[in-house]
Amino acid sequence: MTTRVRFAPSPTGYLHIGSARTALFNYLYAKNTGGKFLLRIEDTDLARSTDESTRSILDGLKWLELEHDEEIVFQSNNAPKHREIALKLLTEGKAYRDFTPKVEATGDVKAAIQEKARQNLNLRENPFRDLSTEESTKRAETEPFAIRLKVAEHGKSVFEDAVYGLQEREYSETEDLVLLRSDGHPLYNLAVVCDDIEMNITHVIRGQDHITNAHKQVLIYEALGKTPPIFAHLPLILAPNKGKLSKRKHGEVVSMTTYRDAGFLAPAFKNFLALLGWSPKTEQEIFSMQELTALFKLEDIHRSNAVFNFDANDERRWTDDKAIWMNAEYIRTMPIEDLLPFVKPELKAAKLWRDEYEDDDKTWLENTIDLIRQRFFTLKDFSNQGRAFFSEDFDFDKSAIEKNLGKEPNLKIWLPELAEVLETVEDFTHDNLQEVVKTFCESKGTKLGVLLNGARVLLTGQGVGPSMLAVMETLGKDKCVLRLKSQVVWNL
RNA sequence: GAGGACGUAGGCGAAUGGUCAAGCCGCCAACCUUUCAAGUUGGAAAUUGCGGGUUCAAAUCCCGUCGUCCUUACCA
Repeated sequence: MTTRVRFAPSPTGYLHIGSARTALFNYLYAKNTGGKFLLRIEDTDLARSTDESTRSILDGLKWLELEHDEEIVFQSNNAPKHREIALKLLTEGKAYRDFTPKVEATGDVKAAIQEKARQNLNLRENPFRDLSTEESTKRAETEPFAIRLKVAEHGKSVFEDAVYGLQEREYSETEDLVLLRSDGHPLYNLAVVCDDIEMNITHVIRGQDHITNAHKQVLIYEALGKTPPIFAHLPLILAPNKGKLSKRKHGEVVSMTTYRDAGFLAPAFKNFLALLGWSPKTEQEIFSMQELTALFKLEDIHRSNAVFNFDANDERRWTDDKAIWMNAEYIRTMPIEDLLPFVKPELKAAKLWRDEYEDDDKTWLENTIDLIRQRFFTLKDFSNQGRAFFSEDFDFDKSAIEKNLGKEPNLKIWLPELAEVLETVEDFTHDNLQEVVKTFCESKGTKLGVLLNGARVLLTGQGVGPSMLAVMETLGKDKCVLRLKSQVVWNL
C-alpha cells in the first residue's frame, strides 16, 4: 500500500516554524516511502479561518518548495458529509443527542476549562446519555442539541505511536466528545477522522499536542468500524524560555515569510528545520533534500522538545544562530550555478539586475558573486553590502570611513594619486595590481593595508570585504579610477 | 486536579550496560594579515536534573523525587 500523508494546517495565521517543520517531515516521509504528500486546509472554524491565512500558508509552502500531490482539500467543503456521518452514528446508537444548552465562552477560556477539569467530574454523567430513542427524537423536534460520541464506560483507547510508542488512555479520562455542534457544525475531531478516511491517509504525522486528540480519534475510528492510520507525533518546538512558541508573543520570528523576506534560502532553512527534532545520528550537518529524503525515518524522530533559540534584543541574534550559520554556509559553499537563481531575484528586486548578466557579463557575474559571497549571511547582503559591485549608487558605511580613512589623513591625497597610477595599468589583474600598489605604497612610505583598506571604503562603501586586489580586478579599471578620484566621501 | 510526555554544556544533539560522554552552532584565543561577523588551528564549557538501588561496570535498567512541556472546550 502506498503511503499517503497529509499536512493539515488550520488557516488562522501565517505558516509558523512548527507547522513548517511538520509539513517538512510529512513531505520527507512521503518521498522517502515513494508515497503522496497531501494538503488539507482545516477551515472548520469559520470564525477564525481567513483566506489571507490560507494564502500565507500556501506562500510559505511554496517558498519551502514542499509541493503537495493531488488537489488541496478544504475541510469546510466536506461539512455535509461529516454531518451525515455524525447522524449515522446517532442512528446506530453510538452517539447521542445532548440537549444541554450551550454555554457561551467568556473571558479566559483556558482557565475555565481547567477549572472544570479540576473538579474531576464523572464524564459519563450526562442526563441525556441514556435517553430513550423515542424521547430523544421527540425533544429534537423542538430543542437544539449537540451530538456526542457515546464513549464506553470501561476499557481504554490504545494506539502504537511511531515516535512515542504504546499509548493507552482509560475511557474514564475521555469525555463523550461532541461530534456535531447544536448549530449543526461538525467539530475538529470528527472532521479530521472523516477526511483522513476519505483521503486514505496511512500515516498521521503532526505535533505532539495532538496526542490526546489521537485517543479521541481512535474512538471515532472504532465507532465507524475503521482501522486508524499510524500516528507519529512530533516533539514540540519551544521558545528560548522553553515556553510555547506563539505568534502573539514572539511575532515575526516564527513566521516562514519572515525568513523568505530576510533572504534565507529555502534549502538551508529546510536543512535547519530537519535537524530540529530529528537526527540521522551521524556527524553530518549539511544535507541536500535528496539526502534528507533518503535518510528520513520515523524512528529517528526525537521524543524531547527542542528549543528554537533567538534573542529579540540582539539584532544579530534575531533568529537561531544555527539557522543563520546554515544559511551563510549554503551561500558560501553552494555551486555558483545553484546559487545564481536565488541571487537574481534579489538583485532584481533591488533594481540592480542587468540583462547582460545572463549573456555577455555572465562570467563576470559568476566571478563577482563567488568573490563577495564568502562573508555573506543572507541574500539581502548581495544588494546591501554588495551593492557597490552592481551600481554606482551605494552608501558609505560611517564606521568604515572613521576606521579606514580616519587614521591616515594623507589618504585624501594618496587615493586619487593611486587612481592616476591605476589608469596606466594595462593588465588589470590581481597579481599585476599587487605589484603596482605595493610599489606605490613604498614610494609613500606606508603599509599596504592602510592604503587598501582606505581604497575599500571608496570602492565598496564597506569597511570589510574580500581581498581588495580581487575587488579591484572585478570592478575593473574604469570604476576603480572613478571612485578613487571621487571627492564625495571626503565631503561627508 | 487528572492524564500523558520529556530532562546529556547557553542552543541543536551523538553514545549495542563497557576506554578520557561524539559532532555542529555560539563563546574565547592564536594564526593568516589587506580588513572581517570569512578561513585555519586550538581552547573553555557537562558531578548526563537530583537521590537511591541493581551490576564488576549505569547517560543507558529499576524506584523515588524535582523541574519543564502538552492535553483538558459545542476551538483547531
